[in-house]
Amino acid sequence: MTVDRDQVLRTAAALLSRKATATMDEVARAAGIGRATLHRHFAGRDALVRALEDFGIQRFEAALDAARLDEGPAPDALRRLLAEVEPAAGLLAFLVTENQLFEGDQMNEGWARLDARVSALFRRGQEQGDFRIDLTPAWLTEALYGLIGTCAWAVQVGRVAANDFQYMIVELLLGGARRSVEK
Amino acid sequence: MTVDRDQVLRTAAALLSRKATATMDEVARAAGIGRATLHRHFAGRDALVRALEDFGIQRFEAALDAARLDEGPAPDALRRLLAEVEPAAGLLAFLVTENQLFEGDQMNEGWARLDARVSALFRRGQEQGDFRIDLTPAWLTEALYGLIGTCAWAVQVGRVAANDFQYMIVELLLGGARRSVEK
DNA sequence: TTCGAATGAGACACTGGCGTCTCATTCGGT
DNA sequence: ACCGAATGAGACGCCAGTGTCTCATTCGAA
Repeated sequence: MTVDRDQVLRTAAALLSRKATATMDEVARAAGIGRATLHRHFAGRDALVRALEDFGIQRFEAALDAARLDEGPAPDALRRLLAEVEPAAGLLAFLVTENQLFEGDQMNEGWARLDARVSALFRRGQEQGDFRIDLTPAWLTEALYGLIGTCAWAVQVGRVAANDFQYMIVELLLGGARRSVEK
Repeated sequence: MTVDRDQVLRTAAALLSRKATATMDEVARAAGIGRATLHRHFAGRDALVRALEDFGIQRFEAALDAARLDEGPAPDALRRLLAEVEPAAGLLAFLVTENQLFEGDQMNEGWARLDARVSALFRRGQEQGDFRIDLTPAWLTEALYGLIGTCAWAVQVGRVAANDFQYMIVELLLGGARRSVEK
């Protein structure tokens, strides 16, 4: 009977990340609860968005910790990161689209901290000779977010198999589409 | 004095693709015109969105034609496509986010046609041995859209240099982030 | 079974944004 | 300089969506 808060947040993230104009009623129905119940758990739309941000940042941070980005070769760390991030892909997609709303250099503090950690991974990869230096860490970071969001949506609409989530992103991000002459 | 319709549409696309909840007044101000004038050119919000879709599809189709996707090696065709698409990146980003609103398998007809052309390019590249076959054409197509949208936004906020737009996308999409052992 | 807590459905007033209108002003061709 | 067309600013009613409330129903632990 009691509402599963986490499940509601995940459903809301999945819906709001593709349809930002979704009604509170639509969010509630998508989560399988009534609008009144949704309001009992989240004071209003703003509160829901804030809870979504907090939850997403918390889950993303946990994924970053679990992936141990500082250990081993950067490409391997990136693979671990994607494995850890997959369950929170919907939340991450919401965070990315939500962060685009901030004006100018203003930015969610928590997000900025996590962003720096991902960027540092790509920088480390460059310094250790594993990643190309002509693609900036900032771009690789943004590209990672973009690909995660894109793939999460592609899986939702059945355009990509759910089991291929990690593989498609990692392989494209690391190796690109071009076929190697050898191997 | 007369309003530049194309410029208004481009500005609106750039704004609405990151902030779907933007007010008609915000759209008008962003375009440097009054709300009344905006309503004189586009009957309402729905009409504006429809005009945006038509304009975006038209520009994207023109880019596809100009890129001659059927000629030469697929990787080169992809480079030409990105060069042609760059001026319409904002419109394309709007189209992609807008198309995510359609429920189920329903889809904008015009968009579906263009989508098929891009997908065919990746398939041709696979058949001719230029692209990897373990990344599906559908995923490569979605990834291309995602990277274009991501990069367009990254340029807007100053995270990527405007001049690097084509290079960053093409290089990441074709070659990936990993540094080749040789070369 | 019993009882308190949680939920769903609906009603209600309120508000932000939309669509339409008017009017004064400005632009640009002649 | 002139005049028609286009624009900007503002006012107005309207409505979908919000936030709050009530009440009947259902869940789940004791």
